[in-house]
Amino acid sequence: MAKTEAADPLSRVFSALSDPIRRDMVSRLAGADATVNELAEPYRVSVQAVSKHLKVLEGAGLVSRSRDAQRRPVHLEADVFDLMTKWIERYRRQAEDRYRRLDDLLESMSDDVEQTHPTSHPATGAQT
Amino acid sequence: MAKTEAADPLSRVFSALSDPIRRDMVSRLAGADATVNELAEPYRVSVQAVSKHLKVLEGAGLVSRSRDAQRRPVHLEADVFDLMTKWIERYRRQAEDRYRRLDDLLESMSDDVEQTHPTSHPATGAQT
DNA sequence: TCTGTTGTCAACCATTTGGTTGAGAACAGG
DNA sequence: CCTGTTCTCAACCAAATGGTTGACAACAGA
Repeated sequence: MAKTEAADPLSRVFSALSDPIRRDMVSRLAGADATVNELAEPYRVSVQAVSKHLKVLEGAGLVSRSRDAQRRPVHLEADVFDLMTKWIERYRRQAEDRYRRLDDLLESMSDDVEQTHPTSHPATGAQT
Repeated sequence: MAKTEAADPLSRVFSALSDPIRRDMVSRLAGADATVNELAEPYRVSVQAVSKHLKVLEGAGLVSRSRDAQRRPVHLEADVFDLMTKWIERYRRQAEDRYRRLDDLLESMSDDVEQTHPTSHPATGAQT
């Protein structure tokens, strides 16, 4: 289930980067654009397999392809990283805030005995 | 292919977050710890399915579970986010540097005609 | 025009994934 | 001790994933 074509952008990006080969291709493309054959060379898989991987990366918006005769130079689109970074940062910050709040609570409990309702925050909100 | 158990940590984290339900659970756990039933409540899937999702998140190190009688409170482990963030930042920065270098090149080409071997960088290096 | 290079598409296959149901373990509270 | 709640495990299923091979389109160069 979860058809790749229908999946939301964030899912596609995370999914695309969940494969080591694809991650390695991204890391190499960060250095320089490359053709499919160049990309395929280090791996022990067929060019066709690499072509498929590229289709996944392209579907996630991580990569774009131009034309140069029979070549299809592959180019890294760094912008999409922001999607992930924003998602990650949001929840990391949220989690850290929570730890801070917990620290504060523990702190206040040690030098103050005045806590009437210790855990009354509904908090959360949870929109993906 | 690509057995989840054998996969590298980064692959497991990205893979874990490639599912919308799992991402939503993470976002809710950032607000507060929760039991399996509490986590399952908003979704139209069985508790067993959620249990499986949690196993994936746990396998990725994103989540830990303690005991409280028959409850298994789930707790978000924010540290693992750093793994991803570092990976992402590395290649985003690299890509941005490259654009800057390209800008510099284009700049120098417009007011200087002295380029002897335009594309001599072996560059890349590619370690995931 | 013929040949080699580069890349995609299609069909196929094994494994993984995400879901289901059914059974049962572990515990709390009558 | 019985009952209900919480949760996991096992078996099963359909669809997605990642790989293969074979065919072929598109182009460069001889």
